[in-house]
Amino acid sequence: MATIRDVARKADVHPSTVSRVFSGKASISTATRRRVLDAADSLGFQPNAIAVSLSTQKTKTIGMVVPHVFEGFFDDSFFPQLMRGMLDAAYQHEFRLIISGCQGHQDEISQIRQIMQSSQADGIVVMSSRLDVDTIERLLELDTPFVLVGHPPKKQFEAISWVDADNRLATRQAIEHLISLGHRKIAYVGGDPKTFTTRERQLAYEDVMNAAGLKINPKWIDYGYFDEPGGYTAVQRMKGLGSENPTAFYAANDLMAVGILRAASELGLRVPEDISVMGTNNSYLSQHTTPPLTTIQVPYAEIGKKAVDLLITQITHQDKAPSNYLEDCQLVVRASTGPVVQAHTRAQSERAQA
Amino acid sequence: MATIRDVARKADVHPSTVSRVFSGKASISTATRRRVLDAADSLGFQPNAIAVSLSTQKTKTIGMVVPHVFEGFFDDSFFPQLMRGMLDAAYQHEFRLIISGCQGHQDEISQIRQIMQSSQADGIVVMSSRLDVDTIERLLELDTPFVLVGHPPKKQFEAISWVDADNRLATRQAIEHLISLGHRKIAYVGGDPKTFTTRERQLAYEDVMNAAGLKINPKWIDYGYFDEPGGYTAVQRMKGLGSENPTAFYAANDLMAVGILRAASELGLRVPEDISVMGTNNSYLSQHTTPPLTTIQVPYAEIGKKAVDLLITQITHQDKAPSNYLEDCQLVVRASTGPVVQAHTRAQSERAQA
DNA sequence: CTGAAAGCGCTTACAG
DNA sequence: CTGAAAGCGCTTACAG
Repeated sequence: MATIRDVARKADVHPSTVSRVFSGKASISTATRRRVLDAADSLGFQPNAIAVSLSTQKTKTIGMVVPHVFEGFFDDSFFPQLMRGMLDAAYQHEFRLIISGCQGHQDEISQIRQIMQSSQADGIVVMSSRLDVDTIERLLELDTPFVLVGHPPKKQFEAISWVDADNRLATRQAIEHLISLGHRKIAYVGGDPKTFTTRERQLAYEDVMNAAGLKINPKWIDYGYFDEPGGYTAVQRMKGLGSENPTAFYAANDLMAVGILRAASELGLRVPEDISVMGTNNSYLSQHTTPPLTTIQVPYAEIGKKAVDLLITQITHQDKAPSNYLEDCQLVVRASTGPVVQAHTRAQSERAQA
Repeated sequence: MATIRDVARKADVHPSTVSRVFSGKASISTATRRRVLDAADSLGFQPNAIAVSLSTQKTKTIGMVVPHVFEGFFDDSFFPQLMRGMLDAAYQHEFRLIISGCQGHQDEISQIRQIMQSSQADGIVVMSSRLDVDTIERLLELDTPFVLVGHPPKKQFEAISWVDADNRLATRQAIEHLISLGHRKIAYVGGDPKTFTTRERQLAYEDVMNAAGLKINPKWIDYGYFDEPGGYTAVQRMKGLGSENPTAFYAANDLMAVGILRAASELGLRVPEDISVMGTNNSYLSQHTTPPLTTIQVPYAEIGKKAVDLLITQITHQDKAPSNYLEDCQLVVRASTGPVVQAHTRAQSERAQA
């Protein structure tokens, strides 16, 4: 590989001149520039990014740590869509992404430390599902730029940068949609109850129910940990409430909604005639279930893009104040939700069918 | 950030001794090692990876270029599963992945060049969908280690390393499954006819049909370019063949199979009673279509893992001969395929239903 | 506009 | 086992 010195020799200038031509931020006579560029061209010269990084203390690289041991992580649309947005933003700023695997939460922090302290990236996008107080404090200790994908757990951390979906608004839209269809007994199936997202959505659910003057049976609240069996089990646990049986289920992601559909089908409940089911994410999958899922479109690609944009401005203008973004979500109505059928009407129609 | 010099001062040794302690490949007295390690610990020292790379000419990083502008690329399970396998292998060897976006095929080559010539990676995994002669030649010109995900187009390139699914075997399994169910008129819906994969699968399709003594109507062969509308359109184009209408469709990915299901439903054809439909990939989606898709499991995670394993041994032992791997695929039988129904039987059953 | 020199933070052959 | 020095390929303040 040709170096700056080879080019200098060929163009008959000092190496520092070659450097100036390539760094772009110095005035060089047109004639010299031409000579240097020609020499570089004929040698196939390209500045060694590693040497530039060592010298400038900048890598033009964003770090990220991915829990490669969780297979389910790669089934959901979250990861690929986030990557798409991150790659898009990085590309526009001529940055690249450096990615490490990790075996779990402890290791995640340790990989982040390794990447940052060994100066392999100028900053890091953290998408841990466990953005707890402890995690944030360790990140702050590193004293390096980072942006969170998700919500920090406490008010006092509002001074750090993060990008999240507007979960409250999303859940609000979902529950209001169900209420507008006449549902009164609505179940909430969250993810991991320890995550901020799950708690926040639950609060929104309770708010909307209260605002509509609807009582919540505590049995209508359950957690499915974001996977298909979790949704399935939640329905199992809620059956047998008699007249308190929910007529609609809202799930915090599409996989759990798919589990709910399966459980409903096993119980002989028709969707949406007997119960309505909603998911969240508008994953590709949700278009192709039976029936297709009403869901909430969560703009993960935009979130990834904004996180990287934010991080890069933070890196390039160190004075930049941290900012927070809540991305709007959108209701996507498909066939899995419908008007509530009154108990006696339902009984009648069943008789008619028989 | 503490440097090797800070540690040396604190431990009262020469910087080169600190370096030796951390590089691990030199004999150091236990006492000295302790002193150095303690000093490093108290300073929070971690070797600067960039400086190490510049000095050793090794980055412990694998490059990869992703076409971030193709949205559909992120809907399929190919990318996330490949990433999972690559991260897994890289993690085990203590390597990281450096990823750049690209806007299309031309740009892909140019990004690969940039990463390699600027010494940001020790080697690269190339997963271009267009592994044509020209592309391969340009890669060879770079004179840097690479491994292909997919098949090189010509025999003369067998001397380079690649990992691919055994597409011939996969298609063979699919078509034989359909034949074993009694189908005789089987349609083949490939991806992009310019890709090697598509041509190879088509050959396998023709082989199996010939071996079974079945004639192929040229109208049964079409290309859906790997997306849902492509599958849908293929069915549209094949209708109206009268007694030559296919009774089974094999599609080269699940998305196209979903398009076929939609077209079938619109034409009032029941699956699998009237026609059988098969996909490829065993994507998460394929479990949840109506009916669930019979498909071929393609081990993308294993392919990604093997590609990185191969690349890393190539990087670490330069003498290593290039190798090729064909990964086995597996038939996954679900409800979208069934025994062929004879025309007169079908007519009878229709009459019976009316 | 251009050159000469010091420095970024490591590694490693050479001595001892 | 340890030190002193040169080098990896750049950048950039300092002169002129």
